[in-house]
Amino acid sequence: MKKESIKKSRMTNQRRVVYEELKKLTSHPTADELYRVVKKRIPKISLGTVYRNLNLLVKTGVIRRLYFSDSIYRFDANTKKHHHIRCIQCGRVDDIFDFPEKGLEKMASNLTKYKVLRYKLDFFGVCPKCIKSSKKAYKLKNT
Amino acid sequence: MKKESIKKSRMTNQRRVVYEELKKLTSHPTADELYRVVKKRIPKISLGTVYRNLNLLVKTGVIRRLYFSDSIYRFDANTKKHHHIRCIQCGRVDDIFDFPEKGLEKMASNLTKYKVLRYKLDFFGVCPKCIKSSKKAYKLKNT
DNA sequence: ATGTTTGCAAATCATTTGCATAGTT
DNA sequence: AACTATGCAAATGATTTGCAAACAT
Repeated sequence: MKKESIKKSRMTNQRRVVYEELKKLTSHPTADELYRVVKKRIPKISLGTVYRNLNLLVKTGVIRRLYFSDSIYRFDANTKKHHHIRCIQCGRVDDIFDFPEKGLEKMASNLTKYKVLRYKLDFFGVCPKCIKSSKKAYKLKNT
Repeated sequence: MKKESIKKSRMTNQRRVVYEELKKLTSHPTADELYRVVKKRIPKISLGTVYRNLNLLVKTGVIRRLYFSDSIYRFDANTKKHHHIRCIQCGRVDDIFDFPEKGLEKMASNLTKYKVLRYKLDFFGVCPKCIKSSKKAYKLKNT
């Protein structure tokens, strides 16, 4: 594999707006959802550009990329350590902040020969809205 | 959405072999990896059939479907409660059994308005082999 | 006999990429 | 000027699906 030359990224309007709009959203949008929002400010932006900028922002650690069982990436501009909970009925994703750290990595270290670096903890349940309406519109396939 | 009629599934040779071979593997194979193995016993089986059977086995709870950041599904015939750890260098996935239960669901319940049903806990690190060889062949894109 | 499953190939869907042009530094 | 980023469309890769034939019950 060839070593890549160092690239210095430039601040374009598209990049700025992609990031700004993602920061405004707490809904953990997919690339396409964000694309629709950004399009309102930059009508001729392309979906490819949104993807490229999201990937660059992920690579530089400015945003996070999430994934759940439907294998569609979601993005989160909040880089503060937190977990997520997903509604198994409507698919929405919410944040869980201040989850008490319980030394999970250390526990895992005791159970494997891996060098444990990090973990991902996602919860699944039913959101308040779906508890009330017991709607089944978006029924997820599985975990 | 129309209510589906009840289907009674039949035990075909393809279905049996897909399940048997998955049970033999502890490597959490992808559909395609399992397909290659099953093909040795049933040379003319199609990849579509492997997918259909895996999905049916998941739906009936006989096997589990795993997913990590590369958005390729992996399958696990072990339905005993356990977690996973993935090597960020070579991509292999290992099991973590007997992880001490710490009432994670209860903790999450205190922090959201969701009805919390379950969680998914994955670890990431470097496997013993990669620690030694410090190989970078399969470098994963990110978490 | 009836309805499910298969193999095949085409379709789908999210994401990536090649290329010529536009934009940033 | 020297490169990076964009828009567009085509390519990719995993997974799903339509259909007629094969198979299980």
